[in-house]
Amino acid sequence: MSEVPTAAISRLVTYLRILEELETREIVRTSSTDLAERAGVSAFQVRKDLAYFGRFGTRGLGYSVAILKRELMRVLGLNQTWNVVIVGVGRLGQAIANYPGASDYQFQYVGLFDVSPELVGRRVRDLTVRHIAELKDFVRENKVDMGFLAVPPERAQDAAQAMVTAGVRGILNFAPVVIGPRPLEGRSESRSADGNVLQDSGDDWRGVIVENVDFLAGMKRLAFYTLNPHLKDSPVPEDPA
Amino acid sequence: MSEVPTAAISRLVTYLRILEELETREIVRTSSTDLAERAGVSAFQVRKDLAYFGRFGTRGLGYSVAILKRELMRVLGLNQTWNVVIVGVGRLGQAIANYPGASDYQFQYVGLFDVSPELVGRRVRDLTVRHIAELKDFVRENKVDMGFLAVPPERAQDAAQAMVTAGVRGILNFAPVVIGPRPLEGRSESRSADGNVLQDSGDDWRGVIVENVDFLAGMKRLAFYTLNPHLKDSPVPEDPA
DNA sequence: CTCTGTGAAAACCTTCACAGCA
DNA sequence: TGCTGTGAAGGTTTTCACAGAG
Repeated sequence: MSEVPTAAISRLVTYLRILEELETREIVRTSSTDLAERAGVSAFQVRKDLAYFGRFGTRGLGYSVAILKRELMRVLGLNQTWNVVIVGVGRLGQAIANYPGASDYQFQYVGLFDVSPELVGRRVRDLTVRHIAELKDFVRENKVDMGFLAVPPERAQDAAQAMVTAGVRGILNFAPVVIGPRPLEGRSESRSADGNVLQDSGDDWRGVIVENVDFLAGMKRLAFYTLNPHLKDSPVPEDPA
Repeated sequence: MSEVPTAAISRLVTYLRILEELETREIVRTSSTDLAERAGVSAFQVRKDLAYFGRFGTRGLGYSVAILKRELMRVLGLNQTWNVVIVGVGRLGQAIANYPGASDYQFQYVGLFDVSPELVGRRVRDLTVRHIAELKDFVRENKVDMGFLAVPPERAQDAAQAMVTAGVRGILNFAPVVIGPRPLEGRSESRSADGNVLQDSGDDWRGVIVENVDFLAGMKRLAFYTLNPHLKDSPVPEDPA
């Protein structure tokens, strides 16, 4: 199903970050070998990853840092504005809201939501925290594109469902649980006989993208690989001559 | 090189989380189909993932929640104590230190480190923040196994190098940069101006495991897939009859 | 001669079908 | 019969070797 490997997208993000660093250092040209070394992958991989999206280099010369950066930003959708809400404004949500770097790419935090009476009404990073009940109207009125989910795990599924119902198209899930269509409790035997009624709310999820950022899972993977280092593919593969 | 797919380890972590939830609900048996549904993968995948590590079920019956949970904890190295330091105690580092769930698995935060005079000496979560200069002695004296890296990106490589030199065996890297052996410099300008030969410390990195938890990268991947939903492999694959 | 772009081969991971045991 | 465990098939990703542009 996937024409472009998922892992390739992660690598593109890394390449872009490297290009930005090169640009701040006023380095104007680079090569697949140079990018590969800095990204910790092979030069083959760099060229293949770029080839999925176009031809950005010059044979014999390499890549223009400015051009490749611009093209990767375009490919990744980072040359447009994204309106973001954060749902869950506890310690983690606040750390996310205040973490520098998001606004570099036109990610704009337009709303913060929580259920806690202690938080609703407070100001965090020049925004007033609203109650989650206001989410639906807010998303529509403010053309919200994506939501960052930073609530405790036991509330994650409901909060995610609220986001989806409100019309959010992408969710960055920080909660250590799998979120998805319907409560995952008992399967729904709903089959539309002919008409298309019984639109189980799960259908709202079609087309919604979920990306997970799970620190507890990362911690556990780290434990495993620390005990079994030979099972980890070496981080810096060999380069060709 | 990897006998066990990397993705399988991530899934084991998910299965374990599901088993814990089943246990709190006093459900004592499960099946590959049930786990698969809750984890958002296929039942084949569940059985294959488990088969990499042993035979934990009973044919015709399924899996005992308690036994499978115990076995997965053992496989993942979560039935032993891990001594952890956090390097970087800004907003993100503090959110990590205070995030619930780490101690459930015998991950013990034994030390917090920073360079900021405003932070060093302060108490965070019953620990006093120390200066990074003390890291090396501390790691040796306290048998530190892993370090969580939550410093700003421009300091990440140096801080990571300090951890490795100190003898940490695993790094959970929250900074949005690639960390690894030596400064990854050496191309554009061979400027290691400040003299000393620094006899490439890169070798210290052998056997050190790095896991990345990169929220900015997740955000960018989300942007990409929101624009290109057809390139995302569907989150809940079909189940067999 | 250099370094990119790419078809083909190899490696890897997932899916499948069914053997095997309760 | 029911569901696990697994060799083999199928599909995807990575690696490779080299054609081709500058």
